[in-house]
Amino acid sequence: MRNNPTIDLNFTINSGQVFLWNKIEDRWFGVNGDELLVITEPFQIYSSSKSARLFFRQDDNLNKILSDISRDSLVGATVKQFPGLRVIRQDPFQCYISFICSSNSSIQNIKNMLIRLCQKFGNKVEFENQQFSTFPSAERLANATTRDLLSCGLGFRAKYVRDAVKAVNSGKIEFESLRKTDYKSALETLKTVRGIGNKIADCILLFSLDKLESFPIDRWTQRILQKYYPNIFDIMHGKSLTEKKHNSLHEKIVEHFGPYAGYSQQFLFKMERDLNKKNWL
DNA sequence: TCATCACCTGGAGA
DNA sequence: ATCTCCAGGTGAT
Repeated sequence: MRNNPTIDLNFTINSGQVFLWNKIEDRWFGVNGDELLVITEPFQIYSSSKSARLFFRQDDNLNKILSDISRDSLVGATVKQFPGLRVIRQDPFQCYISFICSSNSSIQNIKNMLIRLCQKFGNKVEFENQQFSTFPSAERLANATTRDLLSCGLGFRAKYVRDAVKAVNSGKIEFESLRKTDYKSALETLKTVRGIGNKIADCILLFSLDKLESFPIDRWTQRILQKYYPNIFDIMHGKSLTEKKHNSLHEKIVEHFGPYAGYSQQFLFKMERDLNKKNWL
């Protein structure tokens, strides 16, 4: 914990990065891959496994990042509005499957799908006599049939998840090598998996693979860019965001928000969702 | 190359 | 109650 240890769980968990978290009484319980995380106030983190990476990116130089992204005045205001909001570094496989499941769905539905996947295929861990199910590994999900996945409520995403699991088990997708490679090629590699387009790839890269220049562009961020930055990001000539437009838009985004654009996105996204009184978990 | 459209499912609002 | 609409997108025409 290098600087600014303040982490606001309520802001961070309720900012659309994770789906398998619950507040029970005064503690937060969350699933991260095969580990169960329990967080108490004042901030203390318990992990059921020893190998926990720094889940809240405590190794980031937060002062530097926040000061850098605050060059944009709106982002600067949101940094003050949501002190302690963090970008999370979550388990890559869980992140990958979670966001594939997020396609054209709602937070509540996504959460339901993932809970069922955990219950059906995950390991059981016990904490204070309570049972929790962790997120299944790729090896474990290799045995899942399309029928199994449909029974978890995945719908048309079932075939995407099957392909995605195969891609990992065959070595076509290797998270640790993606983590080491540059943003652009990692993005292209992820997009070779059916069911992963720009938005989902960016979420995986930002929330699990340390690509802080990722800036997931969905209906919300599009709305934000149009609403608050109409003359900087003149994206919408036509209706749909084509590949070409997406590329040039992302370039402009990094040019404007800087190398930590992903953090900017997280603050702006949180702001706009709250403004529209959208529910989280 | 670009714009439309269907897609599983379930929760919310009419 | 029953229905319609739509949700943090993507792939196929």
